[in-house]
Amino acid sequence: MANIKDVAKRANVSISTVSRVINGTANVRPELKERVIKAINELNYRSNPLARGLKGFPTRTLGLIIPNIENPFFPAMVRGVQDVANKNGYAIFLCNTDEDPELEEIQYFLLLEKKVDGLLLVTSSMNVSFLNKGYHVPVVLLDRYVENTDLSYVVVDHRRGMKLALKHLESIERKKVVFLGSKATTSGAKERVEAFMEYFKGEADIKKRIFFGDYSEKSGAHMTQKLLKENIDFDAIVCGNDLIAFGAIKVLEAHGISIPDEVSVIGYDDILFSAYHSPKLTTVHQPTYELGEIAAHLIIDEIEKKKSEPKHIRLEPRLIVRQTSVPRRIKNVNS
Amino acid sequence: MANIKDVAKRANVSISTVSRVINGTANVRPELKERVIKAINELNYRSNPLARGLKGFPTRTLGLIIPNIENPFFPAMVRGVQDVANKNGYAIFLCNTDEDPELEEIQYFLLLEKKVDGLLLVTSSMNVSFLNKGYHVPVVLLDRYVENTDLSYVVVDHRRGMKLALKHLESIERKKVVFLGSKATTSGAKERVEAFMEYFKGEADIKKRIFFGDYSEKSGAHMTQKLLKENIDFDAIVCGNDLIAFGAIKVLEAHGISIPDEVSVIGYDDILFSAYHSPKLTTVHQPTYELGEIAAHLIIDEIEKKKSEPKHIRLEPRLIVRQTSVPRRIKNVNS
DNA sequence: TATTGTTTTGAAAACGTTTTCTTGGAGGTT
DNA sequence: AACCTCCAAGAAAACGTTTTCAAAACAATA
Repeated sequence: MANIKDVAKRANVSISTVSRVINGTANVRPELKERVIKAINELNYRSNPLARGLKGFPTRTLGLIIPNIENPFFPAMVRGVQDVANKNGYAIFLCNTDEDPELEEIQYFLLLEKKVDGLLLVTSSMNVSFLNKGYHVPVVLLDRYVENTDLSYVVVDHRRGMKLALKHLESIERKKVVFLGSKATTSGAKERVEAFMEYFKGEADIKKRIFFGDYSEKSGAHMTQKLLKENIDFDAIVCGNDLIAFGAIKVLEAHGISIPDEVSVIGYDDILFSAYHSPKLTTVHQPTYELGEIAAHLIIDEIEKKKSEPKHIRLEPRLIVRQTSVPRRIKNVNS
Repeated sequence: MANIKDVAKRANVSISTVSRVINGTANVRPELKERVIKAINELNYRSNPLARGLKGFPTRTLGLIIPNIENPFFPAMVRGVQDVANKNGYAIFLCNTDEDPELEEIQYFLLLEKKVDGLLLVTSSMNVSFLNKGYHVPVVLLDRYVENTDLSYVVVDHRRGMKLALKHLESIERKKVVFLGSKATTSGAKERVEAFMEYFKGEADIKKRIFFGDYSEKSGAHMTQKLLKENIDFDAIVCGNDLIAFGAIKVLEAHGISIPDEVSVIGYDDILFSAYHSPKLTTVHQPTYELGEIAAHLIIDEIEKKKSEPKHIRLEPRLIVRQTSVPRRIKNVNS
């Protein structure tokens, strides 16, 4: 690969001159300029960004770490990030952690090594202390926050989201609700469980009506099987996300349990496919795209304006009622 | 940020010694070694990968360029890539092009600049000549190939996939088939259209029964509206992918056209949600995960063994019959 | 003890840039 | 003609590493 020296030699100028032409950082005689440009083209020269980066130049790239690319919630969010990033001349590099905090830390350092100008993190752990090791780079948390941080973040108010779902169930007279969620290892999951428990505070068997898995339809199916085996009396399921709901509905139907007549099901996220699902899924809508947009704005501001007071933004979810939740009509399954 | 010099000073050794300790490239007296390690920890030192990269070291990272992260087909493929990459100690950086060849080129150079060891490319153009500009790095094409290339690629035989779908339609006596696909700007799209035209070679109005959009459910809906407006006589739709099918079904249903009784619909890809869709979608299954796996193996081999003869791998699709395709029962829509 | 061989260490070159510093010359002013 | 100013261009330093090379310390052998 040709380097700047080769170009200089071919154009019969010094490397400084070549550099100046490339970066337009100073005047150079038109004649020389032309010679340099010609040489660059002939040699197919591209400046080595590592050498350049060594000098501490910004790279106009952003890192984005997400837990699971296979959950459509995240691609929708990525879209929001990417749209404003591109509009501002930033490219983004996406990393996937599989909800593994260890992998998360590795990806973080990897992105750091690639000299991204800033980093957006959907964390899978509640402890992001690794952010203080290594080089310093602006970081904004996305979708999930951690306690006592001076990082900016933008999240959704999941206590409110859960309450919306439960109130709706109450309004259609579903009283025996179970929760199928993910282990409370993130702020979002924690908020949802806590809001659920808060809502049914008085009831004795509440803990038995909570199941933990992960955010996949596989896990949803698995939890539902467990639920059915345990002979619990229920007439509604509220899920930690839509994929869990998909899995739950599949198993319920396989057992001949009719939805929504016997059991109402409510999802969470409102991914695109929830509206196409059979039956169409009642769910708590999150402003996913907006989440990404705002986060991208925050990080870019922080990079360019060097703003330092952290901003904490909390967006509002809303309930979307579709086919999987209706008033009770017949007796519930196990009574 | 501390650099190697700081560490050397604090440990009271030369920078060479520090480097040797870090990389384990030579013996150093245990006592010194300990001092160095202590200094590193105290200063929270991490070696600057740019400076290191300048020396031409491998980074054990792979770039993966995909057209559209919002189409679940790609995340499923990414999973395949990532699983074998991680198993081999490689991390991957994902870039999204929105099917824009220009953006694709930009992302390519960006990844090059980040010094990835190799690159997996799902190209959106049929001309990847930009790969010859700039630094040389091993590249493997994925899901879509280009003509006359000495690059390795792994793709699916879409002529066969399309034929599978059309034969099935023939077997259930659907004779008036329309095709809703994407502009033939990629090998995959091209193969599908061509196979469709080949199949109905004799028929005069064949060109009128082909519609072009992009690979989204929005576009599927749009094409279907156009189709309905044009008063074309049809009893089956075969789609370029599942998302298009989703959009088509939505519009069909909105017009009171019953699926599959009046119109059979066949998708392509078999994304996860096709099995959950209402109604469950008949579709051509692609070995998506495998696609990613194989491509990852190819690129890693190329990087590590420096193999040079390009490999061209073509996987077989298969038909999955679900609810959206059944034998004809009633008269078709517009006759 | 002198000689050789081996191991550990430091100095310095190299990677490919950008940038500061210096120089040489052109142009203008007295 | 002498001086100053200004500008273009090259030389060299700097960025943070790795690595080659040379020196030094030590052990082993004769």
